[in-house]
Amino acid sequence: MISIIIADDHKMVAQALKQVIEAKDSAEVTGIALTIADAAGQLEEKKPDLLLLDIAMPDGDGIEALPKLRKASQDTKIIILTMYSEAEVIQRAIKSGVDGYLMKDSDADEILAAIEHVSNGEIYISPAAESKAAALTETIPQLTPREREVLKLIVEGKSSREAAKVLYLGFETVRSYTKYLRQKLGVKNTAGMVEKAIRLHLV
Amino acid sequence: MISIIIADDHKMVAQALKQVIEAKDSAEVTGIALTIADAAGQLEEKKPDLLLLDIAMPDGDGIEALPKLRKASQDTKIIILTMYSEAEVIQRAIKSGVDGYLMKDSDADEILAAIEHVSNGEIYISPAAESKAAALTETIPQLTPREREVLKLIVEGKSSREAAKVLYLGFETVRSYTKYLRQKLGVKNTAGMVEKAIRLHLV
DNA sequence: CTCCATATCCCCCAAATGGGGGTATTTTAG
DNA sequence: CTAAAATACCCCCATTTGGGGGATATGGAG
Repeated sequence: MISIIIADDHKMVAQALKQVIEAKDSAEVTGIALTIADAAGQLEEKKPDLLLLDIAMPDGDGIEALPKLRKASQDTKIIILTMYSEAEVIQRAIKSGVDGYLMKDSDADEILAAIEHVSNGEIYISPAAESKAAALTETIPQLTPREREVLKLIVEGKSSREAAKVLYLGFETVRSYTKYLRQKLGVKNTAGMVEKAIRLHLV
Repeated sequence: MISIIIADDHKMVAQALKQVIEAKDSAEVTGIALTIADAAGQLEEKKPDLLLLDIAMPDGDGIEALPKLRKASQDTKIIILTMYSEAEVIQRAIKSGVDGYLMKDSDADEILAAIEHVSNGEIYISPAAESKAAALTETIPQLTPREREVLKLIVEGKSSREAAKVLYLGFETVRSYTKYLRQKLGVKNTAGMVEKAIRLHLV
């Protein structure tokens, strides 16, 4: 019997998923976590075989939280279960070393297959996700930490001058970063930058 | 027996939902539609008692498609089932005259309750959704069609001049619209405008 | 040790944006 | 019918952004 924790802030989805999984009697859902923090806590306590993790959680990004979750329970396999189909997001997940990647628009049976595979120590990437990630190899805008900080403030509607103040940087410095950001993201103005940043979940 | 069609592009969610609904034996899911167009077709063909509709669909916005869906099957009750909790989105749905509004982060039992209520001709708005919509009454940025068109192009990274060309408008005219947009959205620059537009799904 | 990425700052100048005023039609709603 | 929206356009001027150059220092990889 495989023990599973589901981390998804959409209670309805999580509960429905639980039914789907338990319908097949080979696995049991021992907990539903609505936040990253909650998931980490439950991992530590229950040490399940598997964690089904959504990326968009109210208290942060699922992929970024991976190291923390790994530490909470070393032997728990982690499958990302999300609706994001952007190649960049998928690549980020795979690079972070998840054991599986599923999309919510794939078939329900696939989750059962993925659970099987991953439990056996294999990596299971949804075929749909895999093709997308392979198609756009090397197209991930690699941002430095500083660039990400600047980007975040710009997305929040700050001007270069305001962002500089917040980060204790020179005005011209911030302008340098936004310049690089535009180049890396392949856009020509702030609007495109904000749009892309949000769409690729870089912030 | 209540017949239901589920329109949700996340197959996994739709199938899981089906199990949840059919577990209680008082309703049956007669179809799953992955697109708006598909949903319209199935409505016309099957004339179900109820439609569970997600807002974000690959071929368009669920709320905007409401008139079309209504026409496809007059007597079918429509419940919006989505993850959006922004007051603006909820108000838009309620104003468009849906029979119910549920959020995916509400409890799975709620869907069964909502189905009951709506089948009896009542309107069912998720308590969580209702409080949000009530709290921010009159805070819905009411945009004109033209403003929405301009906003869309700006979000796509177009400059005022480019947007003007696309819409066959004068440069200064577009600038007027962006000016009004900033005021209506309560932001001071393009970045904030894009962020808010995306977050509130105004585009 | 040298190269390279990162981080920090600077200048110039053209283009775009932001905020404040306007005016004139046309369409819509009371 | 009339008032209010919506549409479309204009001017001015300050600020910001965008694109092109730099410079310097640091810290790690080869």
